[in-house]
Amino acid sequence: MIVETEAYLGVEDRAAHTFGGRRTPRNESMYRDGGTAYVYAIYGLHFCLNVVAGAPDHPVAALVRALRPVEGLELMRAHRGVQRDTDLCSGPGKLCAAFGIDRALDGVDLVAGDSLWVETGPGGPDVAVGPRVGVDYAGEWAARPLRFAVRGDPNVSRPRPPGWAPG
DNA sequence: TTCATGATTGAC
DNA sequence: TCAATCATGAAA
Repeated sequence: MIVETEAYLGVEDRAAHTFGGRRTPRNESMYRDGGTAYVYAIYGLHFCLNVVAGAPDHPVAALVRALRPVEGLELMRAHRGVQRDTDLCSGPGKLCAAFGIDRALDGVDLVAGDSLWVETGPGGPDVAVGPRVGVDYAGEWAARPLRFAVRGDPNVSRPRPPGWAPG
């Protein structure tokens, strides 16, 4: 269950890979239709998964930052090498490792349900909003409230956004 | 072909 | 707080 996301807003967003209209082999899937997966490698060590959310040639996407593991916990533990449930998918790189997601899944249709897909869930209004993580270089865009996390969920990555703690 | 850097993580 | 580690993209 997706419990944390960040929005990356097209060509104007200085923190986005598509800033300024850049179109490269890496970010090509960002320019595809909504429902497409955008998977990229980062820091030479990890992968991050995005759900493309715009119309074709309008490159906006949601970075999936954390999940609450529901099924396949044993396989996730094997992939991650950790035991605690909240260490399995509590970060964008972690959840890709847990699921075995890499660039081979870049561009797949997340609606069709072939290999990797997203299903609708309960959702709800109990969401904390805050600035995105690791984008300090993005000027005023670094402060924009584009990070969304389920309040009180222990799988939300650190640092927790303001208002995450219930109460 | 070279060089700088990052939508991170984990250890100290 | 800091190093690991390399795909990616821009410059040369």
